[in-house]
Amino acid sequence: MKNVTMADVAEHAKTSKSTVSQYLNKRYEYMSENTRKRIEAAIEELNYHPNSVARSLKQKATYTVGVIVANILHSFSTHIIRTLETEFNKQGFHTIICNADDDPEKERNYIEMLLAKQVDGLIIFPTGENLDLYEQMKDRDFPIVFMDRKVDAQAIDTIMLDNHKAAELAVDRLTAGNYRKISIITTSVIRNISPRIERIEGYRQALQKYSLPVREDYIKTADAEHLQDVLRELFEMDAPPEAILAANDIVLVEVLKYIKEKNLSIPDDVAVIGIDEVPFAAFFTPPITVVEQPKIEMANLAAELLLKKINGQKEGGSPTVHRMQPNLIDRHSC
Amino acid sequence: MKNVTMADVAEHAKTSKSTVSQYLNKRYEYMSENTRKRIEAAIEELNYHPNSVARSLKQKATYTVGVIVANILHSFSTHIIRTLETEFNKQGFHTIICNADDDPEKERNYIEMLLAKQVDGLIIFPTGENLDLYEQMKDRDFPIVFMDRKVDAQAIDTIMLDNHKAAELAVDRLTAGNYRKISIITTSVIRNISPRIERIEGYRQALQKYSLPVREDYIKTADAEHLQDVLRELFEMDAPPEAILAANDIVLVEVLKYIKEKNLSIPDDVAVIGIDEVPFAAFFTPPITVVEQPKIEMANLAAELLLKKINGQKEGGSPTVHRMQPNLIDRHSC
DNA sequence: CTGTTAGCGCCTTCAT
DNA sequence: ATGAAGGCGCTAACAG
Repeated sequence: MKNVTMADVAEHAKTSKSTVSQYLNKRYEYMSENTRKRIEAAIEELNYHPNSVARSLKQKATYTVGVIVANILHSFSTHIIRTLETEFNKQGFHTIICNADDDPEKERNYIEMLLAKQVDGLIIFPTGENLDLYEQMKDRDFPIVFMDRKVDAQAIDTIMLDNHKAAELAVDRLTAGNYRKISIITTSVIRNISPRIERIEGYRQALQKYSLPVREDYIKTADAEHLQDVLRELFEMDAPPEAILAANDIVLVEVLKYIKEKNLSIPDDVAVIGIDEVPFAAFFTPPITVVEQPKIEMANLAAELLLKKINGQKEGGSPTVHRMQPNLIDRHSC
Repeated sequence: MKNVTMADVAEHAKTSKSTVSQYLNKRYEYMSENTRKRIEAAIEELNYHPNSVARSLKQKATYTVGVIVANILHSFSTHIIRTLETEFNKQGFHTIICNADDDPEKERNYIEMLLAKQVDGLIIFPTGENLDLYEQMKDRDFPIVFMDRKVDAQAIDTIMLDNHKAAELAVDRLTAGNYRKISIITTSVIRNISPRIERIEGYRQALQKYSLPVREDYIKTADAEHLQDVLRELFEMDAPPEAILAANDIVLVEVLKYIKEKNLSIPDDVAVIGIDEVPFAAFFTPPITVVEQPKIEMANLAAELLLKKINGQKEGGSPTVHRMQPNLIDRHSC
């Protein structure tokens, strides 16, 4: 039961492979009504389906893009993936999803495997550690877009939130509510992951804007697994914070967990604000105020830029880092 | 700046393509220390990377599997995807993710495109509408595993929750809490999506077990967008339910939204139980009791079965539908 | 151990 | 309008 190939179709339709190929590529001008019909019939009868691997080998295009997310657990990532997949599908591209799990080694593997697979382009939430690879791709003009995180050494198109602004928005809201002892918590910052750094910077600058003291012991970073410890430290201080800025959804969840466990009340015992919208924010008790990222726009822009590169359109001297604006959703947790 | 190929490496190393190929496939027995070194050097120097499209064409294996989820918005789907991707990656397979969006046409397209791309296997959350395609694949012994939903007409390995049991567990818990007017809400059931049907069946049987009346007006189904209307109907009844069984996470979210809006209190005004664990359940006010699916196990089993099929191991007369057991997580919403 | 040869399934000049 | 021939990059006999 071997696979039916173009040759079989040609034979069946009493014509040649080339003509069948023409037919498949809809170049109907190059054939008579009659042969077309015969080919049609043969395809139908044999239940022929073109092999796109063979086609890709010849055409040097796979109509497949790779997406490597740093950590698929962030709801931000899954939303982005969803939108990207939809957009690429619209343009006839398949999407290979890879989860680097914040591990530079995995990222390196994925990049190499995807390149070996001849994907037409790549969207990466970069770990920032594989500079040599990024550089190679850049040098070869391989279509690539960075998402969410920037890599300083690289001049690669990058789509990022305006993280300073996001933190500022949060601090604005908090100070408006008369909270002065404001803590910020992010997930680990050891590898200098840019959005986390930037959010802390934004927080610092915003406090200064209001002439509020910046207390280093209010700035906490830790892995997801150690967030509870960090929270304990924070609340066992002599002057525990009155408000917490959770720098992403994972942190927010841990903060709310802690608060629930300790039976604290929001916002009376401690106010809470998050960066990243979460599905339960609106109907939580109390509803959680949050700074949201324009996820859809970000994903759409990423897809658009990548597709342009794939289609060989050199973008004019467009800016390399596209900063997207955050948006405050005011609810009742602060 | 053309691509460097095996031929270039061979030339550079003063040997032949076949030997280079041997080298790449680590069949070192077939070559001298010396040539090996030369090949190594040539590869390094030319920065050669094998083209896996060409290899796939020859070997008729792409080391890629496709996953078509019915609806990527269910947190169940994203968790499954995550685990599948991890497992497949461990075995050296890439994963193409597709979201059929509950649209049989999209599903058909994806299946056809993925087959054309010569993926080595497919995991599908089937819409249930493309019987001809399912059948073709089955007939060709193409490696395929269904997930979450069964298709009656097809004898294809399927991994499902024991949905009857899941509903029963929920009703057990509710009756134990002395709730007798129990409503069940699911998302739309028009296309006879098996888990939804089965959960309703399980609910019916469980009520009967307790000699509770089955009221048809307590059984509600609707699209996500119309869930709020359905909830309104329910609570405007003369005898509104005392407890709601939310048949999946999307329903649960809508139920909680409604309850918040109407300022009802859980469980005093209305008790709530969900099928599918959600990230916020534990620290919600009150914490939400939930019947959870063994997602990890389900995904692992799916990956394992598919890999076995891909590797040509005929499974013995194993059952076609694998039923996985749900688990009650008792919290305080009922 | 190494090289030669023949494809894998499709696309693409280039004759006819 | 149609077909023959060559090649995409790699693998797998089979000789030598």
